[in-house]
Amino acid sequence: MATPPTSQSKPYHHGALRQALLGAAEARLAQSGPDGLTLRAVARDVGASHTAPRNHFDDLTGLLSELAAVGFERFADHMQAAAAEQVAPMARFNATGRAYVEFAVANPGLFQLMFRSERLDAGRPALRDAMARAYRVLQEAVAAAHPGRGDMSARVARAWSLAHGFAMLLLDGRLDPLLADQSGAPEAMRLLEAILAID
Amino acid sequence: MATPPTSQSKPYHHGALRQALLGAAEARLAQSGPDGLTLRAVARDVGASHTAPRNHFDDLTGLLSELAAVGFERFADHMQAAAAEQVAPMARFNATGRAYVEFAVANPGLFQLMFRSERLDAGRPALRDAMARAYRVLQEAVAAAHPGRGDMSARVARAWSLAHGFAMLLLDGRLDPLLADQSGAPEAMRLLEAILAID
DNA sequence: CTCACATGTTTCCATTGGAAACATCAACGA
DNA sequence: TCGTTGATGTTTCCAATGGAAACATGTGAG
Repeated sequence: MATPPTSQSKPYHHGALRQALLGAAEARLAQSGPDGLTLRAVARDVGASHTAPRNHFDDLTGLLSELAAVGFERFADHMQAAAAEQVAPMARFNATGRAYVEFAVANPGLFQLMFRSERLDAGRPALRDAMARAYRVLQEAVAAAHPGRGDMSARVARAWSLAHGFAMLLLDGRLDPLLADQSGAPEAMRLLEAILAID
Repeated sequence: MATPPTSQSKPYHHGALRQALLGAAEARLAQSGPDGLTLRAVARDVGASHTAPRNHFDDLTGLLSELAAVGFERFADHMQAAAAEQVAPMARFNATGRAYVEFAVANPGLFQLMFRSERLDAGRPALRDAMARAYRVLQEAVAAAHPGRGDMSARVARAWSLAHGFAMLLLDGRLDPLLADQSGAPEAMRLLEAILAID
């Protein structure tokens, strides 16, 4: 009764389950939001049993953390690339802030996951490193724009808070009343420009 | 076999289940975080069956939304009270911002729930009204501090983003590296003061 | 070769949110 | 006074989830 290995029989081992799971997880996150991201659903999408992820990530927390790590790497990349297009320190600073918000708008589910610490394990090396890198990108943008003067911690905290708060409120739809309801990202980025123009 | 109504037999009807449930929900939220807040757990805490909440709130979403509404009312109260202690418009503006963060620090679970829109139903009248009131308090603080000049939407968005981002990053522990790890709220508020002092 | 180990699967369990049917009680009208 | 009606609760059932444990299948190193 043993099934002969026909061409259509799936191999017992997937071969690249880890990557497949991360990919499926991100797809689900993008399509169904942070709550549609289920261990079982992701496993199903890949055609694996729901306990298979355990071998690669320990936990649901583990899977989410690794996914968040990927997110932070891309996040850092995006900000770095945006900054690299500018030469003047202040322009680089603003470009970094814009990139912060752009990333959040382009990857809402992923971004929210990245900042939902209760579902993540910040102890995971991949996540820890990726977060540290993203933070460093931010910090450097601030330091370059305001060399030496004043409380640097406060300047970093301020810039970060502004970008982060704007992104969070935007994703949560809280800024909708402020965005002449033409809806969409262009309006949001215009509001951000107006914010940056103050002072 | 019918249990005679002894003095220790619980009455079939609770009498104030709705309030009891909201109270228990908030207690759980405060103690176990947003994930410990379970429909069944809350019902258990109150000594009711797990379907009892359905009569007062429809859903888990309903319960969370009503709780968030309570949160927004208190949030508005707190900011309003803080502003009322000041006379100068700019002082009122800053006091409102401080109150924003203070509330978040004092009620982390509740605050996070209030801004987790995917678990809330913003269509609920109580929530809708409470959110609108809190928003109005913010808006007035901004308008009073910067009468007439400039893009008012941008000023509101900026002040809100700054306060909200700071609060969120703080609750998520993201600012810990910036807070000389003497830990705790006082340090955080000092960082906020430093932010407000810039420019 | 063969055997240890990584990678997967099956099976089981407790917990959760919700639906449906039923129980209790209080208030109002004939 | 007495029903009956609707609000408030309970019991029972169900599907989905995350996880534990035991087992299956390959693969590569000695």
